Formats: sequence, structure tokens, C-alpha cells
Amino acid sequence: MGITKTAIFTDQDNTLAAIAKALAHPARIAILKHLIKQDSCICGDLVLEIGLAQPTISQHLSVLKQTGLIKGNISGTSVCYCIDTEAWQQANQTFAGLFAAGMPTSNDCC
Amino acid sequence: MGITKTAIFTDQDNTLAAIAKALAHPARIAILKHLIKQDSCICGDLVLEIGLAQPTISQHLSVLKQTGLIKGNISGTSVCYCIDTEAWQQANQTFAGLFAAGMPTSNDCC
DNA sequence: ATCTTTTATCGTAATATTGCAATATATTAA
DNA sequence: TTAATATATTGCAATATTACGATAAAAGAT
Repeated sequence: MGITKTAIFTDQDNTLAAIAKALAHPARIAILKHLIKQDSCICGDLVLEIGLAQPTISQHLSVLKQTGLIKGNISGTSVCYCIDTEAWQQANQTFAGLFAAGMPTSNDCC
Repeated sequence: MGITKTAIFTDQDNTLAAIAKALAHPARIAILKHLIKQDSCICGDLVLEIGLAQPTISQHLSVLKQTGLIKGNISGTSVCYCIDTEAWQQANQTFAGLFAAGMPTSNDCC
């Protein structure tokens, strides 16, 4: 049906999946990396940096913003985006927790 | 267009996004967690454990398998799935690298 | 006020994802 | 062989995502 049955799953699993979903597009990865690299914030440079149209970049920024991974401050006619370090750290811990759990003794199947 | 312009992005960004995509559904998170928890491998227990139909679970398993995060061994009539620890560790490192890069000094935007 | 610049939103087309019933396939049991 | 069990595949419907042209909105410059 194209719709996820979120009610069936735990909040933890839903939030983890939501963060993963935000990271599940190379353009958004590229945006995040660029924001990290520049440290200071950027706006429409991303349109030039990445080869996508302005509305498309804006849409990707919107996804990242809604997930909470980035923040945007209006400064003049442009908007200055940057990593939300608090959310970033939380996301890091969430993923680290999942991966750490899957590092036990066993190697091959059965 | 619903189609991602993978050619525009780096291989690293594409693979990171691909792994994130595999993790971008709570059912797949739940499956991975269950595989981790049970350590030993499982098959159709997931259908009972998670509240989704058998074809749906099979499809999610297929996604995880194609991404390489899990392996499946046929044993009798059933298939025994488990984490692919090598791919798992690699995925861990990939994500850890991304998150570590975003942990610099600056906090708020601009 | 008008023009320019920058970003967001709307509308739309193409494709992808999610979910399941029905069915196919494969292996074991009787 | 036939029946039972377990998983995969097919087909389909509903929804989501990706991408962009056109346009709106908002702030600064002339």
C-alpha cells in the first residue's frame, strides 16, 4: 500500500527508521557533508555544488530540517543552514547502539 | 521523477545512502534486532514476531539480503537468516565516519 | 516603488515502496 | 506419490519519493 504500519513497531524502531530515511538519499548525504565541511552555514551554494535544481535541493533541505538533523536561520534574503549538533549526536548514539548490538561472537549462519 | 540521479554523486555517498535506505523501515530494524537478539538464525518466526504477512516479511528480508547486511542459509524447508558481520562492521564504520565528521566545535548556525 | 536575489511552494510526471492475496517452488514427512 | 510445511514470486492497489518548471514570497538594492 506504500504506507508503513508504524503502529506495529516500537517508538525506538520508528525513530531509527525515520533518521535512516533522512539519510537514504545521496543528495542529502552530500548536503550534510558539505554543511559539515564548511562548518559555517550555506544556502544556495548547494545548488551549484550538487547538480540538482533549486526546488529539488530545497525539498531535500526540508526533509533534513523536518527530521531535525539541520537548522536554518534566515539572514537577509538567504537562509543559512547548519548541522543541529544536538540531534546529530543523538542520531550518532542511536546508530552506534544498533551496530554495537550486532557485533557479538558468532560469525556465520547456523 | 521518483528516480535518483546516482551518477551525480560519489560512490561513497551512494553506498552510504543505500545502506541507510535498507535501514529506513521499522520492520527491517525490527528484523535486524531480532536476528541480533537470537544470534542463532531465524526464518518464519519473524512473521509471528512482527505483525506483517509472510510475503511482506520475505520482501523486507530480500531488501536486507540484497544490501548485504544479512545472509541466508537454506536448511531443510526453511531458510536461516543472520547478520553478515563483515558487512555489518563495514556499515558501522561508514556511519561512524559520517557522524564523527559532524562533531566539530561550532554549535549554532552562523 | 521597482528590480533583483534568494528561497519556498505548487503542480505535475515518472518511478519506488509498502503490503498482501494468490500462487509457485522446494524440501521433508507419511 | 501425496500431503504438509516453509519460503519466494507474481500481480495488484495505495501511497511515497524524486525531480523540476512555474510561480510565489520575502528581503535588500537602486
